[in-house]
Amino acid sequence: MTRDEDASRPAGLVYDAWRGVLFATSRTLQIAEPDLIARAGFPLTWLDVLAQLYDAADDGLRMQELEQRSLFTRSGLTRLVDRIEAAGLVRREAVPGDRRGVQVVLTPEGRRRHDAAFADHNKFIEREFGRRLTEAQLRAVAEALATFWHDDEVSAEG
Amino acid sequence: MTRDEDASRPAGLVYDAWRGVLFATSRTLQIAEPDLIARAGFPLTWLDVLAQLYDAADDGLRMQELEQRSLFTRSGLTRLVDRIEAAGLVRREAVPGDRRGVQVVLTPEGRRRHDAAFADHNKFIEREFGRRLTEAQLRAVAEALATFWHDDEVSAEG
DNA sequence: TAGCAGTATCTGTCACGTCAACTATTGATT
DNA sequence: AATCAATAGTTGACGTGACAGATACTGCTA
Repeated sequence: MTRDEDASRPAGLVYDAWRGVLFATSRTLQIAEPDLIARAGFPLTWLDVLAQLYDAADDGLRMQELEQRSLFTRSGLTRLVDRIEAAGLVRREAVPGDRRGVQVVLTPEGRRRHDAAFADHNKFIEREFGRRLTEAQLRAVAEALATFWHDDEVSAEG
Repeated sequence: MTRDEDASRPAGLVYDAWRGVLFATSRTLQIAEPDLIARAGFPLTWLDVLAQLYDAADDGLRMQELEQRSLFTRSGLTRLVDRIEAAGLVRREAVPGDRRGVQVVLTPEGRRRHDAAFADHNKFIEREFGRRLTEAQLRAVAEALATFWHDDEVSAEG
């Protein structure tokens, strides 16, 4: 009664897939994070934010938009952006039509640091994550898990 | 110069797979954690520990062994076990031949709570994670990512 | 058996992220 | 124009995990 599943699928299949996903994430992050910090001087959370801003238009993103695109709560983001701003990689600017809001914009320095960090991080992922899977497996994983991003509560923008 | 990869594999393939794994983990945990807390009254970190002890022999595991099997540092585990012990689900016992060490053992209450929580959590994963993938996809993911657990630094015990 | 390197675990201190409550501003209603 | 619900963002208090350093014990060597 403790370890069986609905009989519709082979017992443990879902759990094995989930376990794999969980471990792949943990193990990879566990080495990717120190690597990024050593090379770029900041953690993955910063890179997430910088990358969002990099992909956005030149006038940056509002806190709200950052929140939707990240896995943070709004207050978490406030603090995160505080730190990145203190380091000079982003700047908070007034929003033309709305005095409540804030635009977060990449500084030139921020853009430079992003580029370097992104390239390094990508190489690292290519090497440490990619090396463990064949091309067919990568394709299968990418395709199977794609449903988790362009999806649900990512909500239409604008 | 910013977003291309080694030409040996289609650009972005590794990244797409990695992104998928990352998002699958985050999104699933983001809903599984509150669910577990609501049902079992404790978070996933507790379930991890309880499950390790459940799978171990009756005399439990040493902190050291727990550390190897979990994704925590030793000091993190000390605190985690503190809390679980305070809740009465595990007990620290002396190790017969070594007065430095500690055996962490499941209490009867701990065993009961584990069983219920594990069953609930599994059902939840089956439902929320499993529902998004076909059986073939589950199989592919499980097989592709298996390399991340029976692996490397899991190190032979004893 | 005194000394000492090594091992097992715990504690002080700190950084990060969350929740709930708060401030400021907007826009609709009257 | 005055009111007020809704929206944008920040802040206070707190829980959790990490790192480095402390403490207690073991087992080898002299």
